[in-house]
Parts: sequence; C-alpha cells; structure tokens
Amino acid sequence: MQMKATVPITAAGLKTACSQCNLLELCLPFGMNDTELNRLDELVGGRRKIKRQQPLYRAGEPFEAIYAIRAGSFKTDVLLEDGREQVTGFQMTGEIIGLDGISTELHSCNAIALEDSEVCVIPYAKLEELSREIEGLQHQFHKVMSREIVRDHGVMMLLGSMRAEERLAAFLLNMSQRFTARGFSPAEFHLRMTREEIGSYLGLKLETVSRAFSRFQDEGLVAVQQKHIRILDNDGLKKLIQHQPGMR
Amino acid sequence: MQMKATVPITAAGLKTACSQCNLLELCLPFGMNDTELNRLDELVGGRRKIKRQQPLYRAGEPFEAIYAIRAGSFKTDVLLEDGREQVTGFQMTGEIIGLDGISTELHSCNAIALEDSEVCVIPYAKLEELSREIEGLQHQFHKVMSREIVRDHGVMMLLGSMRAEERLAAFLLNMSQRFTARGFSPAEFHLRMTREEIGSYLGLKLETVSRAFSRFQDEGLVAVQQKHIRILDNDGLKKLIQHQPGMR
DNA sequence: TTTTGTGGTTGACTTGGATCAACGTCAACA
DNA sequence: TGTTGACGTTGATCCAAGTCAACCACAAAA
Repeated sequence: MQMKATVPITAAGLKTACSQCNLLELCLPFGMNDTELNRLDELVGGRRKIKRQQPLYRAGEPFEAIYAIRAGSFKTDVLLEDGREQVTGFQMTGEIIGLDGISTELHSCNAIALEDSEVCVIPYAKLEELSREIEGLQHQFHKVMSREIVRDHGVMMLLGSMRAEERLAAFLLNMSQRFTARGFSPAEFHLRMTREEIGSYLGLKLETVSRAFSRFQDEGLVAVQQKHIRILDNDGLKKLIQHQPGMR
Repeated sequence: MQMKATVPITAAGLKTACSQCNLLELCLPFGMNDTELNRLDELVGGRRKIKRQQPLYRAGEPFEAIYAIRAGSFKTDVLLEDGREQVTGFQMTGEIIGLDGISTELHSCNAIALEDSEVCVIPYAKLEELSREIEGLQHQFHKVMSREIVRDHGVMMLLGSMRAEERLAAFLLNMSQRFTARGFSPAEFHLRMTREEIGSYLGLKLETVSRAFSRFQDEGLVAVQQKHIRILDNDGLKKLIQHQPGMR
C-alpha cells in the first residue's frame, strides 16, 4: 500500500480549496467565499521533497514557515542532552507541521521524514498577512493550533495515567481514525514508524510495544505482521482504554 | 505569602499595556504603537472572581472566551470515564487560560481555581476581530498558542523519558522560573497545589512525589515545609535532569 | 474542647515494565 | 551466495514506582 503523491479527498464534506495542497487542513473552506478560496494559493511559497530519514527542519533552526504535508509522513522529536529522545508526534498527509517555531522564532523540535515525502512551504509572514484579511483563514489557523494543544493533552493523559496496553490501544485507534479521515480503510494500514519510535512516543521501550502487539494478536484484537496492522476488534480496543480491570 | 489582587510588574522589560489585565501575556507590547495599545482595553469583556476549588469552565461547555488570570492560579485537567484524572497544566497570574476550546467550540478540559482567583474575560470573537486589525496583537496571540504547544512537548518529554526525581526537579525549576518572571524571589515560593495534583501532572502517585521531596531535602537541594518551598541548590536540581547515573 | 476531615509523610511489600540477552527475518550489497 | 545491519520477537531477571497501611499535623466544625 504505497501512499500516492496526491491523495484524493474522499472523506465526506471535505472540499479541495487549495490547488497546491489539496488536503491542507488550513484550506478547509469554513466561512470563505470563492474569491478568498482562490487567494489561498498565494499562501504556498513552494514545495520541498524530503527523503526518508531526512529532516524537514531541526531544533534550533530559525523559523520562517510552517508546512502542509502533501505526501508522506513525519515524526517530531525532542532530544535531551544525554541523548534520550522523546517523539512528540507523528504527522501524516494533509496535516500541518512546524507550529512549534512561532513562539521563539526558532524551531523547538526536529521533524524527520518517516518515508519519502513532499510538503508545501507556507511562509509564516504570508500566513499572518493573509489571515488578517481573510477571517475564515484566521479562524481555521487558530483551530489548527488549538487542535494541536488538545491532541497534546490527550497524549499527556496517555503518558501520565495509562498502562502499556491502554497506550498502544489508544495509539492504534488514533492511527486508524486518521487513516480513515484520509479515505483509507479504517481497519487496515501500514505503520511507517519503528517499534522504537512508537515506544518513544508512548513512553515505553520497544520490547514492551512488541509484547503488547503480541498480546493483542493472541487476544484476537488485531492482526499484526511487522508494520502491517489490521484491526479485528475495534470495540475491544476501545473497551481496553476505558474500564480496565484493577481500577477502583 | 498571600498573592495580592494586583501584582505589580517587576520583571525587567515588561510594561503594562492593558490597564485591566496588567500582566496579561497578550498585552506585551511587541510592535504595537500607543493607539493600538490603548485599544487593547476593548478586548476585556469583564471580570470574574472564582473561589478556590470552583471551576472557571468545565469540559464540554461551549467555548466563548479565553481568560487572562489577574490574580490567583488554576489547574486544568482531563478526566477519563473510569475516574482517572490527568492534570494537564498549572496556570498562574498573568497567564492565558482556555485556548483548548477554540478547535471544537467546546472546552476540552476543566479549569479549577487552586485559590480564590480573578480573571479578565476576553471574548474570543472580539480577540479575532481586533487581531485582524492589530498586527502586534495577532502575532502575540499566535506566540501564546505556540508557547503552549512547546510547553506541552516539554511535559511529554518529562512524562515519557524521565524518572521520578528528574520529573520533580524539572517541575520545581519550572515553577521557580515562572515565579521569578512575576517578580517573586526565584528561590522561595508557595505551591498552591496538593501532592496529588503534582503527582497527576507528573504521572506519579502522591507518595512518590512526597518521597522525592524528602530525598531532595536530605540531599540539601531544597527546604520543604509542606507547600512552602525554598530552593537551596539550583544547579544541583539542573544537574539532576541532565546526566543522571545509569544512562549509556 | 473534642471531633472530623484533608493533606502530608513514611514503611513494608508487590508488580509492571525496564533491562539484558538470544535469536529470527529480510533487504542491501559485496 | 554469503555477509552485514536494521528491525522485530521472546524469555529471564531486576528494580523503580505503585499499592497498602499506619500515623501525624492542622484547620474547621460541632
């Protein structure tokens, strides 16, 4: 299942608004008229192709633009002085990446391509300028940032209060949902990241991730073959992240 | 050390921009001229006093405004169906709270006052409108949201990759820094939250937090008397969160 | 003044996930 | 066609933090 360079929008209600980045979150046409929608093309400063394992940007680099992922996927991570790595997120086709840089004008994390990928470059100055003129764009941009915050709170919940299997179940459901929103089958997908990267994201070691996958497989919740995942019992996974045995 | 209703700005470089919310992050006068600065008063839709333990807002309530904390402090938390609580952040005087609501028009977490507090209400529609007119305000608002994202990534790093003592050290240094920025002594402060709330935030049980405090006390890093904290060895704490013993 | 309740500390023990180690699979490449 | 190296799985052991329980301090209520 190779991801195509240009993914057609299939999810209900989505409309292509930006001819350059056909899935761009920012372009979802909320409250924009046709003239405004056409102006959105101005946003895109160009495109960049990033090879697998290569950085889109690195922590400490000056911040100039955010990026809309046209094709492929990325991870963002933060490094501690002693070498420990924390993956702070996975971004897939159609999503926005690079919001961390705005506060300090410097990127605060590394963004690494998980596969050969392509992004639309959105110069931040341009975005601020246009969103002063187009109310719908401004609102949409704020929503994207806010959604990022809410998503991070979800991860904090996961890291702070859940056990290993719950974390993995939540992760799989989240991935499934995001694939679905992009028009892929909800039940079957390829993970583009390694067990170690999943582990880092979930605050677990790779062995623990591997074992949890095996247990899910044994229990008939998912069929796992390396990076190929097929969800067999969605409700079973959901149940796992709610009431689990020993909670009083 | 009771926090006064109106905290004077003492940190270098800060200037009161908004007569209503004298410490409001949004009002830091970056790139705003005097006329614009005066218009910021329009932002404030009113004030609200919140008693200790009372909610400023609750998850699921419709989102209409963000809030600038004039006095006091809050925690934000998310609840799981089974009752588990995850504290996602602590907000103190001068900080902005409520950004989580923008993405869905619904608040996604609870904001509870840790002490009797007062906030300025900033109707979100008004903020969007004004920030379309005032470039400096727009940029400042984006910075506040982005900073929130970066801060959350820091917490994810903490929850995903650090051991108990490192987490508490990072927490104390962070608190110290935030108190300092508000003109208080960097070395001595009162925590307004319980051990259980700290634990929830750090992904630890209250007993673990308590023990870590005791160990810090034994090692001469801090003087702890219930909620009164005095940092004795700042560098010692910093060292703790970097190279700790058994890392290869 | 006693009672009650909330929050904090400390000790003994238990355990989930980390660590250490061996081995399997597969793709890239000499 | 080996050889190499990255990635994944599985087992045995260990330990940091969770759990359970006792107790203290102190403030508010009776």
